[in-house]
Amino acid sequence: MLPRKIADSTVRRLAIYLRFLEEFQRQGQATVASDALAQRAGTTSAQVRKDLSFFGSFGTRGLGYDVVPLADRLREILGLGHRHRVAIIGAGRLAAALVDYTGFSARGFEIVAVVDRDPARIGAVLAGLTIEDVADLEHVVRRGEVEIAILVTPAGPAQALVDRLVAVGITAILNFAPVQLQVPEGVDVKNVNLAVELETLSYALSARAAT
Amino acid sequence: MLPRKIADSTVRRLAIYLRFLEEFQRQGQATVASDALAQRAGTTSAQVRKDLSFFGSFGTRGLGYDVVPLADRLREILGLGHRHRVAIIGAGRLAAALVDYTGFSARGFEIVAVVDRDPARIGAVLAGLTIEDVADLEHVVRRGEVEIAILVTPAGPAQALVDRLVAVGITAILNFAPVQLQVPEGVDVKNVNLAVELETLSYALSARAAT
DNA sequence: TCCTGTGAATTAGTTCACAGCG
DNA sequence: CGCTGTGAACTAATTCACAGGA
Repeated sequence: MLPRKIADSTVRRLAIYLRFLEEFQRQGQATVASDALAQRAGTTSAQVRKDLSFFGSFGTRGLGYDVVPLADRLREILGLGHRHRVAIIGAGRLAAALVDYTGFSARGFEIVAVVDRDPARIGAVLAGLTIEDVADLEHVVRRGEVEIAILVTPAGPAQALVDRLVAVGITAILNFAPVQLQVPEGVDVKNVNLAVELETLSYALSARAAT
Repeated sequence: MLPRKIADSTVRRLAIYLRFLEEFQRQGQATVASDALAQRAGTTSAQVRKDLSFFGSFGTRGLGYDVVPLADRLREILGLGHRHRVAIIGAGRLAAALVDYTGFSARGFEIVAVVDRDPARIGAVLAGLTIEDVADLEHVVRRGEVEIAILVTPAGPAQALVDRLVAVGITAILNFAPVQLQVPEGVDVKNVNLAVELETLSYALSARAAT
């Protein structure tokens, strides 16, 4: 069904294409050419066609792609056919932003639990969810049938928390802590580091200034 | 001074190396081998040496790198020698999280202004900053001598805001809006899309399940 | 004609492997 | 020795270019 090994960059682009396909759909467009999709997504038409070709051929020569079936197929490829249950580990400001980020629920990610270590936070309510004690992490994950964990803690406790998450069966982690997490084969980690993003912009600024 | 064209992936790793060099420094380590740095950063020693080699040779054969001078040099390369003044466009939850994210100020990024369109938010105080009217964007940028803008608005108004930012001289933008921004030559945009990150995890989950 | 699908060519990025210096 | 610095080899990713179907 799914081909051997797909590059991360390809998967990211598929998610982006899907977003614009849904926009085309809302606008009542029935078909779209690789070129139109490429312009929206900031890439080239050849790239779009190549990305899609890894999964089959969905287009009509001379015409383009049917918007609705292609969007359906991309959702299937990306595993968005069912809602994913997500837990947030750490209940700081970033967690608060994530909990009520509408972009997640709109795309099928449902946040079912938030845990923290700080007794001052435990018991408080965040967007309808009561913050629970991280001591009960295993129970919370099992009860919530959580598939994906979002780690928004300081660097210090991150690895120990990941070890517990892995032990209780989590295989997908979005990590905001600035550490390289060690996980066994079969567990996926995506790192997001906002300071690093700003530092690459800082580099770009000074590289330009030096020219 | 700076070499021709450095890959984005290399710049990101330099920022990560710097983080661990600072940790080594705090621990009183005087020197560090490429191998130790590589382990922390989740890469290989050859990659570390290659990344550094683009900018010169800083190491001592048989010994490794002197922690403090290498950290200094990386800060210089990354343009972190002076503090960068940052404005946040959009004052939602994510903006609130960013404003008091200590990781930014710790690395020399100072948030000097927050603007929003919503009259209900304008005038409110966020981590010591009064939220200003986006109508005054140009004035705010000039007054604050802002170098970097962080865009945390919905997709709709994003492009128009970027046009105004570019017109008033901004050349570095961190974009959280799910659109591909059009900017002229000489302006850098880094996109962060949290939904896309989760979707790549969703893909990984279903790709594994299909095996 | 228009636009897809895809091998081939190209370019970019990573890893290897070893000479050379402390 | 131990570990850096770096050309060369390799692998991955992107772009080209065109045959072929609607």
